[in-house]
Amino acid sequence: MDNYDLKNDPYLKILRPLVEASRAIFEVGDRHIRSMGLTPPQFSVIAELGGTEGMTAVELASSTLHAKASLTGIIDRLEEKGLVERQPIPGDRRAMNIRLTKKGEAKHRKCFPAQANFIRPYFERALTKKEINLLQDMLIRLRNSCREEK
Amino acid sequence: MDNYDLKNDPYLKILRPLVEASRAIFEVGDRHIRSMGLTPPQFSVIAELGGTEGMTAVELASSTLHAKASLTGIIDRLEEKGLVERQPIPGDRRAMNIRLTKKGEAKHRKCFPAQANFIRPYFERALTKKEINLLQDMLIRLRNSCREEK
DNA sequence: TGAATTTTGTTTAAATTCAAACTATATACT
DNA sequence: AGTATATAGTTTGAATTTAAACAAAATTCA
Repeated sequence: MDNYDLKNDPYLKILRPLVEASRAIFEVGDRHIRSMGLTPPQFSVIAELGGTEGMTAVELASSTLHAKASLTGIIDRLEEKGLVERQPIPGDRRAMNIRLTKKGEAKHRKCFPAQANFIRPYFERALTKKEINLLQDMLIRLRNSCREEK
Repeated sequence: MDNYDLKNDPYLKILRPLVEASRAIFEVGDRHIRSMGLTPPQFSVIAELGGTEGMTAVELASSTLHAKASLTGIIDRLEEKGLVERQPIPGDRRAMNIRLTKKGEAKHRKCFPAQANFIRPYFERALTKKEINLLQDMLIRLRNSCREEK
């Protein structure tokens, strides 16, 4: 089985479309985000914090899918821009509540819908709603498979 | 339409599963790659070069989906490890032919099948072959939609 | 031929990612 | 109480990513 053509393995061939689709979407979307003066990770933090009272770095890490070590720097830069603030949490002197400032909320109100509206057409013209659901279902199964024991 | 719940937009909801599925696969796969002494980008370069006579950085960039600016450093490090070499191309003094060394070929023969075999089960148990084809079709349409004019 | 344009690969600088180690604080357990 | 363990966030260092600028060489075209 040593010479089995791995590059044409029916299962592995899905890797490239998966990467290319993600890349393509984010290439288009990220350019739009940068044109609004944010980096993509900064945008995702603002998107998650919008409409909340804030959350800890650990919570933010799991909702934005960034490592908590990365968040330190991302939040630093958002803080420098005055979009986010770190507040002490009464009762736990380790944790911080990270939340949008007034300015950050304004940024969110402006940029989040803009980004969503910018991206949506790319999906709408590629897939029907029914297909979106199917796609979602398959992707979630794939994700779960990777998270389970081997 | 200002208060339309963007976070629940049926089209945009696909973004997270897409990212999570990619992440989950690469989280599992990347750990395995690192355990073989390569970084993920280094692995992808070796995977592409395997079985070829080499190619230019531009070709390698498009097949590995790395920016050519990134490739400079990735190839530098693979060269330091003795896995890859840069050869001048007769007839074009700008371009370089980047190819595996003997040692690089050995690395490829060992690591590429190992990685493929490691990853495959995660796909096999999540999706049927028919579903894989469906998934692939939808992902390609999504990719193409993002590459077309708006 | 010769100027304008394109292409190849490198360099730069800022931001991010990842893993690992580390500090401070909390919690659990004896 | 006192020790062991777990958690929150930061720091570190190496590698990568991105956009932008760049030098050298090739190509186009007037």
